[in-house]
Amino acid sequence: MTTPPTAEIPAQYDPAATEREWYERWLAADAFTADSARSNRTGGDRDPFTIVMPPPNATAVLHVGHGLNITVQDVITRWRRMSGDETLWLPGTDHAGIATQNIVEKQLAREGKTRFDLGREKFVARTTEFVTDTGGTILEQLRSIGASCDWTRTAYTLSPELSVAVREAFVQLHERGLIYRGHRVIHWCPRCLTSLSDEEAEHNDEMGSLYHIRYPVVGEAGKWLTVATTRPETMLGDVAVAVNPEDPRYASLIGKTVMLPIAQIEIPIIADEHADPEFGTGVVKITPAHDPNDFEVGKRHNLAMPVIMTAEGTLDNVSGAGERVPPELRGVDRFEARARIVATLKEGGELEKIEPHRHAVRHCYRCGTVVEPRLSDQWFVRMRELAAPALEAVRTGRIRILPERWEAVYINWLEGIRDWNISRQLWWGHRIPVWYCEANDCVTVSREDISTCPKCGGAVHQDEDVLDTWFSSWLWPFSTLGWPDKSAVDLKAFYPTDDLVTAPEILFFWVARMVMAGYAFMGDAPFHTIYLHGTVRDTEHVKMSKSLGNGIDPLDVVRLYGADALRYTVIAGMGMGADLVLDPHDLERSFAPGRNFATKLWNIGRFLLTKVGDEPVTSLDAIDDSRLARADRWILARLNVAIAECGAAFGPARPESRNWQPGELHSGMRLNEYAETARRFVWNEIADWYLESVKARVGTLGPDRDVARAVLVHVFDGALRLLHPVIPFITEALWQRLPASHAKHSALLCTAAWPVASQDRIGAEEFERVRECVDALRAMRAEHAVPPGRVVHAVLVTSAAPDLYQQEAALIGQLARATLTVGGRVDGPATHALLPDTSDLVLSLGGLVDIEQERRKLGVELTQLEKQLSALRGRLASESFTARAPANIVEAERTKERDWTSRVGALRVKIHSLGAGDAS
RNA sequence: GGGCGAGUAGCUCAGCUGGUUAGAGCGCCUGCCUUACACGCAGGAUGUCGGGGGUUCGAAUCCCUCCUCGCCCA
Repeated sequence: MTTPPTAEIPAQYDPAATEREWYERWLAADAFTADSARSNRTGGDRDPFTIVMPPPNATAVLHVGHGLNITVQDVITRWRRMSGDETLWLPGTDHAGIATQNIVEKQLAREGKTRFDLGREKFVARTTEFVTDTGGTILEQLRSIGASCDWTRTAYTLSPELSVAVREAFVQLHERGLIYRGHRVIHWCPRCLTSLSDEEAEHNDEMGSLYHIRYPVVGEAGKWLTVATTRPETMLGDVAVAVNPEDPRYASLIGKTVMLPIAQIEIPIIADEHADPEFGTGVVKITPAHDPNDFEVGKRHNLAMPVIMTAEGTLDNVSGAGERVPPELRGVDRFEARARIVATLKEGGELEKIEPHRHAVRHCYRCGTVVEPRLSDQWFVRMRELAAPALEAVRTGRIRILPERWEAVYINWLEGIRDWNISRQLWWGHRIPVWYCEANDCVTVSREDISTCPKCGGAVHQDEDVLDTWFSSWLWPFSTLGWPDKSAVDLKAFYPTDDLVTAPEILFFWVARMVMAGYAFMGDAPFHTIYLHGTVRDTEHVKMSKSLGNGIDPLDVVRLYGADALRYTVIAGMGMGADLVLDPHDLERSFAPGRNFATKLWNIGRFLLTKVGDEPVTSLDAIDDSRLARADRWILARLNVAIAECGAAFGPARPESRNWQPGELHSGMRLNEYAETARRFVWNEIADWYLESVKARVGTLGPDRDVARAVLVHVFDGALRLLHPVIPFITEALWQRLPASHAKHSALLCTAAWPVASQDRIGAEEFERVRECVDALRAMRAEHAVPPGRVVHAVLVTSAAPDLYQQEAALIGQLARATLTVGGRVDGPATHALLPDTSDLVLSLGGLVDIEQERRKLGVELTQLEKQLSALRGRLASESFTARAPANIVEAERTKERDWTSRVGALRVKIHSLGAGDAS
């Protein structure tokens, strides 16, 4: 590859052109394509590292939440790729049953049609067409933020391959007795016209009312039982009232009957634990078809289960209800019916009171409609048995969850797990592979479509329902790798995967279920690390969403500031598990950290590469240590520190042995710390100090220039490698311009090796003396308002390291705009600073010094130091401290005391030298 | 009602298993267009670490309690 002359580096970084160019070149080089043959599980010599992307909805468009999720995965993926793993980041989309069906139904509604007008087949065809048209959009968008996915393996939950997996999973579970058809009360969305799982029916606390209704006791005139209910509209489905068997208030009434108002039906008073004596009046109405708890009571007492509400949520005598719903209430919406029934009761004197009552109301997670409990037939997965290994996995450290606190939530949920309703009364999705024989009630569960009953040969029809979308996505970590074909090479090479990166909201919906499926179908955990990142919120801390209009379009950010700026900002701004707060009304400020750093990096590169020039550069290895300047030793040591700290922030990529051990369980995945460390190294160490210190050396021809050039290239190469995972585009563009003779061992930075720390050079910390001296001089200049252009003269009185300061005097002077003399004395007005090594820095300032002010300043410093020193001495004098504190702590305190004592002495001498005064 | 978590600089957050004078970014103040960068450079200010109590030689860090705010599950 030819190196473009450094003269051609544009002064202004152009993200759009650079990002497009390099993404295309990465793709052209197949840099993101994993090779299963290289995995050490299939005879290769590399550790595989796999992340399966949480599949966004096929119809989704990128929002900032995806941006965050994708960036996290990409940073980890690029880090592992550079670290030498055979890296697979597998992308894909989810067909999203309810969400997608809703969108197409809305389109139809605009045309004045419903899905029933089209019929199932045409509706599915139309939805398929819609998804085919729009389904690639979000994946396309991911490329513009730099996602290094293996696009050759892109998956889709409704593809033919994954459909086979879904069917296989259903049939296997059925064969193992873990799938059954149940008749019970489930959550029903009257708007989506489908049942929902417990997880899909979200509850929110709402202000409601507790209605106290009198049910007259039959045969005892003037006597009644008062039941308290939040949902009076369901009373027409009541088949009993229950009291607690231990409740003395009602013991004598058990076995008698009450008259159900409005319906005018006699129903029994029964005793059941379900009635809570503490709640309301202690009497509870029993409506088995419209309340899950009442359903259980109904089963225990063998009660009838009349259904008095339609699928659409209107009252009617649907089944077993006789004439319970009077004509005037038939077809009336449930909330309207509530109002009418309450009014009727009031008129009839049967309404005792209405109390305000705060309670949780369940809503459909897709459309927000209040969910209706409804008695129906659904397919369920028996979960307890599946949950056991999933619990064990986290308890034993086979799987870790970060941040740690989510472990408790995960365990809590699995311990109380309930069976999973997987039937959805939709048309869009995997149709349930169950056939019913019309003649003989045979039920056949089959991997293949059938047209006649295998048992009796009769005609069959397939179950009308489809499966919950999550029933396909829980197979994602292995269905995407070829399961159920157990000989699939990808499955062998990449399963189990490594990290799962997602938001906590879908811990139950998806993550926990994937763990269960992993054990159920593959016999092993699907991944060893679950990383749950925060949520993107606006400045009011409201979750960003398109519907609320407070979202940020990541593509806007990319257009304005570049993908690198977007990526760096979200990674640097997000602590472990913490939310990311951005201001949708001020993108410039929100993304300033990334944008500023991206620009700075570009300028550092431009300047550094220009200084280095195009001539061949000697490899650092070929340069004898003795030729290195103090600044060289220092920056090389700082590079080692940066490498070590970045490595520690990323943490181990996988557990040392099969299970995570206590020492490593919660380490790593601190992406913000990684980003901050890399930024500090590049900006505060390379740019602020090393580049400044090296300017003169690279400007002067001679052997030292080559040493400086070698070090410059070496540390910048290391810096670019460290930064590449979070800032892939700029780093690649700059890295490509490093001198051609430099040993890169890779054509692309994105596949170049992650840096390894070298042996620290002797005297690496000596440059700190230079920095301390320069800092002190700059501070003194600022304090005395010395004009920036003016060169000052300074004298350093030192016994600590006279040779060092002598040798570095020119550099110090250059960095602080001063001339520095080591040794000697200063007459006339001067200002002093005491360096950490107690060297006395004296700045001669002529008329600029206010002696009084100088004395005051030093006096304040002395007073503060004396206060701290006396506290320190008190501690050291105390027997309880020296005896009980660990020896190393005591020793450290003693050293500190010596340092501070000499510093106090030096300050006193200085103040004294400034003449008499009251500044002690 | 049960469980979990958070409260540290104006804002967003680091500070894990107790041990220097509590940090970063953004913002703010002062001075600089010092020929890589004003999206920058140099300097600077700002915290009774939510309140109270306790354990300890020593607490932002451990314990108790209260207050405020989130999240999850009934």
